[in-house]
Amino acid sequence: MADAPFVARPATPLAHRVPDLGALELLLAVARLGSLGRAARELGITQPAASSRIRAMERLLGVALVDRSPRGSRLTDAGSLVTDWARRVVEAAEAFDAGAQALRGRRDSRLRVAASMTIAEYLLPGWLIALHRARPDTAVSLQAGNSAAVAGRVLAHQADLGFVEGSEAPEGLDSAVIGHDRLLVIAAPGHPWARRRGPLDARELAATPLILREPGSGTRQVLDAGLAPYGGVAEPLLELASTTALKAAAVSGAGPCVLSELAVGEELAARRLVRVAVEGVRLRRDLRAVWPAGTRPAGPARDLLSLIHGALD
Amino acid sequence: MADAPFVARPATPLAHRVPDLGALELLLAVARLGSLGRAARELGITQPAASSRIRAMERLLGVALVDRSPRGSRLTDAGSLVTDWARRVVEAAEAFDAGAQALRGRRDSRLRVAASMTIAEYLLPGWLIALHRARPDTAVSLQAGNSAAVAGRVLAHQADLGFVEGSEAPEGLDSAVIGHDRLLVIAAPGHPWARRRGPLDARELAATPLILREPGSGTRQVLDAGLAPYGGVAEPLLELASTTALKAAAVSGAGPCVLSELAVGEELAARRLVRVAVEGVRLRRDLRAVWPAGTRPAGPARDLLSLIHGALD
DNA sequence: TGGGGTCATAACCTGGACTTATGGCCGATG
DNA sequence: CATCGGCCATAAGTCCAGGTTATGACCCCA
Repeated sequence: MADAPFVARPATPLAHRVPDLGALELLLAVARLGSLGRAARELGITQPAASSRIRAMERLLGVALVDRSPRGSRLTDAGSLVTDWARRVVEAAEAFDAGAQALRGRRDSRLRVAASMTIAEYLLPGWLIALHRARPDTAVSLQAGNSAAVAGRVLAHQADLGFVEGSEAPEGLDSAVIGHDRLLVIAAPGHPWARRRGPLDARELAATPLILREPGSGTRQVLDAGLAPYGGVAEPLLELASTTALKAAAVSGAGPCVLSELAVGEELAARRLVRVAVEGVRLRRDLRAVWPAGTRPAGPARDLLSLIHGALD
Repeated sequence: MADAPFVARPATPLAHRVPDLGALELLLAVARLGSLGRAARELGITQPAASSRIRAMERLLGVALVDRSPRGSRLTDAGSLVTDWARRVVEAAEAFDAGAQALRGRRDSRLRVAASMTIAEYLLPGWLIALHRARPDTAVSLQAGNSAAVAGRVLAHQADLGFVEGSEAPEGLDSAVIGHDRLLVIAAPGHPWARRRGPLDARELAATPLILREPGSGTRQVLDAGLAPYGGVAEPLLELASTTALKAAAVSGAGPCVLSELAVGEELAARRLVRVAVEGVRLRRDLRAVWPAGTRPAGPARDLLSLIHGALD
């Protein structure tokens, strides 16, 4: 007890308590197809392999997942709950895969994309999954960097399409707004601001010490600009280097923070963090697709844009 | 080509293209601790094992992830992008684990929870992760069912705490509102409703064929009640059995649908689906914690409630 | 010039996941 | 009613990924 670690960590790592991706994928296939054998065939393995894998998963979880019968297998109640959780893991893995595939950056890729970190991190994987479904043979490569780097790559024709955050298109590039990124004021559910009736006043926000990214970061710049009329942001409560650290600090109740809605969608849905409404300040920037001025995205670039934008007018 | 499957599936399953959970966990540990050896120690493996695993992952992804130096390892640019994607996979796996642990339902569990399907599926895993961090030795068991089943279990003292959706507490139970579940009108980004300027009128919503759950489902009941003043819901465009099927149909552009905000948080954040504002109709139900009337949650039940509610007044 | 930290390489071991081959069960069909 | 064709389970054998120990190279610092 004297030398217990500061944060208690489970003795066995996560990987030993959670079935591997193959097993989860198999479970989803069984749920969808209603038979171990068909699921096995879809994944390119044999029926006994599938049977044994599902059985191993049931042993690991200590719960029966599927009801076997001589004419197929259906999920048990517990099984369908587990399957829904499994689906979220698999979807995250698909996003990982889509991003990683692009990151591999083979020279012969037919579509080279350059994107800002935030877009590359949160948005691009989903787009690439959709693109892959629509055009399975389109290979994409990805280069991530700040806005200037993205603009440079597109101008130098090292990328066919770029994605940046910003209110205006960089010099020499045409652009289309494909969405918006709002900065949200975020607090832990226990924080007084989480219980407010009305929206927060911009003046009050400016006067309150917040948990923020370091100066020079994109979100910090937008916040500084937005609050300039009210005297600028107060001395920060904490300055942290990563979005993740920011969220962790906010969840643990260190104080309110400000960050992109893209980064906290999940936490808001799970109610680990709550949004605080603010009025009188504009904390919004456009998300833009950019390409060399005078040209018009064609081929795979156009495919990707139309997927993102619904239809590019 | 003649016998190509209807939907093109990748030749190799996802599990062969994505590192397994152990490797992702290891990568996160390296990112956090700044050294392969320390990360290895934290996961209870040896340093050569960690070295080889990271190397294998780099080979698989075709990208250098960490910069090795004689005094530690830092992530490369690509590495930090990959790490962020990995973090989302690991978080989904943690939620899976939290849910699965509870589902195992050991008899000696100190806290027995009964929850509606929607809450069990989307909210409970996150709560259990938080509870586990705060009280590592609290064992939880979970039983999922509809509102009546949950109420029955709590009344019969087969569960210490229940969670249901509904505007009022079931007979014989005391309750606290712990949140709200809005039904959202959802459309694919390409749908005309996604481009509307103003909010949709309730009359218009009632008159439009939608993709819906089958009659009798919780969300369907709320929708029926909300739209009753406007003549009730129109004949559905499609009736599907699962939330997942609903989302898939909406994403593929079959039409607008209505479902719980809990179920579409991720799709909204990724902009695969967009929310359509509606006015003049109340599509909101309370999320309630329930316990036997006259008693007061104590011990682990109280811990869980205060985590959820910030503080239980 | 050791001593502590880093990481890499080599040789070996083991368990889990795959394979093929087989058998039992059920329902539909002639 | 017999048979066929789907389903699943079991058994025996192969193979490799990931683990181990042992060792060496590198760098920094006292």
